[in-house]
Amino acid sequence: MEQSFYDQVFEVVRLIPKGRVTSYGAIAKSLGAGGSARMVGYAMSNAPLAHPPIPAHRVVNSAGLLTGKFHFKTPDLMQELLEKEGIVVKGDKIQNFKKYFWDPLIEI
DNA sequence: GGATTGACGTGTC
DNA sequence: AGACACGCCAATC
Repeated sequence: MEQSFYDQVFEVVRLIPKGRVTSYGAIAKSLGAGGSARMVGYAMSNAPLAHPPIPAHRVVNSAGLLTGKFHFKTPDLMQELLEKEGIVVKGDKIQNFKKYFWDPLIEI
């Protein structure tokens, strides 16, 4: 089976603890992809196609902005899920992003 | 197999 | 502070 970056990305995203978030770049780095942060986001396009559900709402860009919220079923869903996990989101942006940040490089 | 595409990142104007 | 530009790199057309 060709485990493309997509599968690797999915795997990492699924490892994100509840109430935590991470950035595309961090995931890419943990995969050894380095600057291919775009690939991570690109992979997430296939997230809804993945068999196990992927908590894509826990993945945001380096600024803590919910850039991919429009790719969800509904744009508000992402923020709702995050707030439900205790994360404060204001203006499509995560507050105390640094505090909620989960680094796969460290945790894995 | 070249061109296009992206849920990004960092830097510059 | 906000807008714009370029770079990265793999998958898809």
